[in-house]
Amino acid sequence: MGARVELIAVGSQPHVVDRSILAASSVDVAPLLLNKLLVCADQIGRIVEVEAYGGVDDAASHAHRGRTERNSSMFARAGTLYCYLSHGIHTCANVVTGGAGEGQAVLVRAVEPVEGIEAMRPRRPAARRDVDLTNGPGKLCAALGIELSHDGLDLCSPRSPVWMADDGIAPPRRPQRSRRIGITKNPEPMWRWSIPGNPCVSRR
DNA sequence: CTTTGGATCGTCT
DNA sequence: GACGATCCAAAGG
Repeated sequence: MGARVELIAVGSQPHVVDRSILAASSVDVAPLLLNKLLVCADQIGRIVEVEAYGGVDDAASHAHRGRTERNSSMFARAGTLYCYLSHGIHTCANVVTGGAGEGQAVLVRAVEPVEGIEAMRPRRPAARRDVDLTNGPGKLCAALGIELSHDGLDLCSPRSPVWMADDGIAPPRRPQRSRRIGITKNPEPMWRWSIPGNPCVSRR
């Protein structure tokens, strides 16, 4: 076993994340998703960076202008996967939170490879180092194999092609907190959380 | 190391 | 017709 693999923390037997913890507001849920596992087929990543997006009141949110065909899964029940195409190129993945119809979601901005890293490398040919495989919202979807067609899946079902697991590793007691990255509207709220010192957090 | 601009296309104005 | 919840290669210091 290589040294790289030994650096990856391993928790207890993973179980699916319960939908009830996702039913609160995205700002409350987001930091709780740190250290949860995002599972796509045989690829698994540990969530190390997230951003909260509010409903219609948050000008930075896709839900700000109400429900459309693109963002309709944002308005589904908590635990739904919302995927969208960014800049015509990259797929990004969100966890829907709050109550159905509210349009709240948490954007997964970075994960740390836990399983299937060999399959991730050819999916991310531009990544020169392993830390570059999944250190961005578009990068992690490419590495894990999350695609636009996965939009609307239930993350709270272990039989879903994409789901979310908990292996007993708690969120950090003191997550790093900052403003959200890459937005121009409503940039002030400190709605980005990451695991302090984790090498897979996206870079500024 | 940092900065800059191009890619690329669905969505909404 | 404009604009991204991004990424990357190239150029410059």
